[in-house]
Amino acid sequence: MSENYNNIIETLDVIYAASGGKLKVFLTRKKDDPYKGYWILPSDFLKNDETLDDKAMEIYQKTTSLSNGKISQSKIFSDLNRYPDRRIIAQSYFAITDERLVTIKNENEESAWFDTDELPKLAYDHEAIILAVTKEVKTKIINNTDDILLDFFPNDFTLPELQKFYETVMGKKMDRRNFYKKFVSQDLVLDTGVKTAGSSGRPGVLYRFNVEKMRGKRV
Amino acid sequence: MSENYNNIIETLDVIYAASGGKLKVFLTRKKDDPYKGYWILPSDFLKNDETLDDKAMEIYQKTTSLSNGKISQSKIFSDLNRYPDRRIIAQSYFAITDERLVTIKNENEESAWFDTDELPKLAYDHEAIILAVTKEVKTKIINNTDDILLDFFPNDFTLPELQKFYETVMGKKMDRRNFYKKFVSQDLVLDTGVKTAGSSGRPGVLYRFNVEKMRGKRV
DNA sequence: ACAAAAGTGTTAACTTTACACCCATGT
DNA sequence: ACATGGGTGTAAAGTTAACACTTTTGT
Repeated sequence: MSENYNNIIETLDVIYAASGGKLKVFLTRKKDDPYKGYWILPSDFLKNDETLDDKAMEIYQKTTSLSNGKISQSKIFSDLNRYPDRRIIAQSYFAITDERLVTIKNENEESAWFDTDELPKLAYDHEAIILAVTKEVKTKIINNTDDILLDFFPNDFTLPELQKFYETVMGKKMDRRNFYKKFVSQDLVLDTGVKTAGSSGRPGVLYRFNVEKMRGKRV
Repeated sequence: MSENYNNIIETLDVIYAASGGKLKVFLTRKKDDPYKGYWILPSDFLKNDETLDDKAMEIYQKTTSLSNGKISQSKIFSDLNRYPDRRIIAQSYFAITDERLVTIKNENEESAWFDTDELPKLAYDHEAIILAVTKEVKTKIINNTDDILLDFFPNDFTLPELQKFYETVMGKKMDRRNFYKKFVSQDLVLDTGVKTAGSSGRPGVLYRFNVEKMRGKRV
């Protein structure tokens, strides 16, 4: 096959977390030109003896220092002018984790979580990539496709926190009493008995998802 | 960049139609070895100056002889042993059309619609590809993501036909009266006044989707 | 007449929506 | 005491679920 058919592919990971009711994404800061100081998604080029899924998992593990996690394919970007020299195809993946599990190591590189509604200056077309992947992830959240809510909230949370997250994702306010009723009366959440403390105002009750009831549940 | 980073990519189209309450897929028969006589998805290799979306649309138009249509990215397949010689990455797309609009031309190649529940012998990993893409499409149907139902039923249909389609996709039977009520009482469908004829049994009423009401509607 | 497929109504359970005041903590 | 944020009830409307018989056509 002629060399016209040789394509360069990079794999990109968009790593999400639900934190403080926000949908956040993990980015690192580019250390050298071009786009020095701009933020980028963790990525790597694909060799022709590697699978994309393996590569995406490798990037995820390297970025988060977590050994386990689920990654899912998202969109592919093949515009001819993504990069200046020659076309490089980007295959995006998304992963979901708990912000508290990721230790940010500032040795060689700077990295941080950003609210998806307040992204910093991003290199290349990474902003467009994040927007596209985020749109897809939001659709999955709204339909709870693949039980994605359990990935976002594997541990304890307060109902106000969950509600803020929903409001962020759906882009609209909801009534607190109705929100509580929906989750509590349908037994979708379990009361852990623990209360939050430290912040101003009345403490909240910590819940956790009732995995049995949530699995396959369209919320 | 070393030649280890040269990847071959093929674009595959999984073309769907809702017909007689079934979810069908369009396949062509392979004319030469290997896998002579087996069925395959329409596909083509990607040159490094072509975008995947353009290539997928080109395949769609060539296959269906339709000039317009919507194609959507689905999964990517990058297993190292998809093909015997070297790894070829497959990017799948799906398209939805009306079976009646596609004229099957039997000049050079044989092609046909197949029920996704009764697939013929397929070449390479095309069966696995169809299964994976179909799973994704079914999830979209159940949630009406991207108003996919309007793509499947752009024209008239009977409620029994729509119900059979749902039953196929969800894998369970539904109550006819409740099904009617859901669509009629919520004004999701409009009575065209026309009745079907020709088949045995009582004629059905032809409906069409109320596009305004269906847009964004989670059914 | 019979077979095949489509049409139709009612009730109970459940879910959603709309709406406003009180409670527990930190300062 | 007051500011902050969390917790809670009720009634009406809408949706879903469970249930069987009748109607229209073709043969």
